[in-house]
Amino acid sequence: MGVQEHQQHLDPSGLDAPLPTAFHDRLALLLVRTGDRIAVRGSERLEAALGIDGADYTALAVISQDAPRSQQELAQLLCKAPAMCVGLLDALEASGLVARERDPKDRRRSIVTLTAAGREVLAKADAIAAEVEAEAIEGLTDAERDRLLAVLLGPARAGAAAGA
Amino acid sequence: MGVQEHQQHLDPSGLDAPLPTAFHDRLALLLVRTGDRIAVRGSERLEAALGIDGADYTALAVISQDAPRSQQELAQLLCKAPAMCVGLLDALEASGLVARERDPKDRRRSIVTLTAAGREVLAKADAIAAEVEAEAIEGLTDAERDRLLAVLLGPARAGAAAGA
DNA sequence: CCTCAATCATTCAAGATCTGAATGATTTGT
DNA sequence: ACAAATCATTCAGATCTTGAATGATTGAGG
Repeated sequence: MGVQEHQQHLDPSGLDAPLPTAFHDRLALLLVRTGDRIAVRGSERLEAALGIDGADYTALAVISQDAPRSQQELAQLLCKAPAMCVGLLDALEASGLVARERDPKDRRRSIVTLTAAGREVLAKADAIAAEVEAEAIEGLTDAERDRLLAVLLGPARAGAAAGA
Repeated sequence: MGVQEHQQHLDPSGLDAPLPTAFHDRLALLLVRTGDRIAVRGSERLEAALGIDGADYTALAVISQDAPRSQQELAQLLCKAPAMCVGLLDALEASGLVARERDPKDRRRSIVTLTAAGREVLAKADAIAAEVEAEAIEGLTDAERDRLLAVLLGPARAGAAAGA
């Protein structure tokens, strides 16, 4: 899961540490910590239950739903350097969760697709992610959750959502 | 600013990449990406304006407001290994933003405090963080923002907030 | 056709980052 | 006093990322 640079690393052992009071009126810091907590907790549980981590899960979800037409496009969606996707996909392919096939229209590109096993793992991973999400935003009503989702998707997406 | 382990890395160049549609109904992934984006964008701007990064800013805020009584306590609040705080504080001390002094009550510990310059930088950094935050949650009303803050602070904190 | 530039996946080496154990100083409990 | 625990710090090994280089393939132009 990661964006690009720079994530800060949460200490796995420190995940249950008390939140600094400095975060009480600094939403930016709180959002960063929340994202990290979800990433760490999610990776732990995904690893234990399915043998994949958060980055793998993100890749599976994007491959399934965005159907990128090249690894470069996938890399962009994942906010990763193309070189980083190679190892990620090698592992997922070795596990039988994804398949790489050359694009017949442009043999430089490889099109990555989910296998049946990949779809199964994704479905189970989604359930785990939903649990972790629920813990992170415990107390939010369904309507509030949907509102948050729309806002975080950004103005462009908000418009699209309104239209849909 | 990182947590510890496991952050995923956002590609700095990919920050403005389109959000995968796979995130449209996966709030956990969206929250992770949002946190990473705030961390990356925040670090960029803090670096340019003040010469510090997100981790430095987080440390300054925590030192200022939580007044940790040892570097170990600071490390816990930052979700970092104690060893990681050494270099972080060395740099902040060299920049004249923080001061380390031995605790007279327990000379094993060093108490870290903000210098006058540190307080100034923190104030400016807070302004930058507020800008980045505003961009991330653009469209949220003030009431909604406060609600989000309370929820992310967790049930324990929510109770405290209600009491206050 | 044939060449040149661009694009793609991949590899590799260099650099940055993190973790974990080891060290020396200091405190606490017995 | 002594032993065990705690603290800041250092260091080396492991991990992870980046950036340039490579070989294959495509598209454009002449």
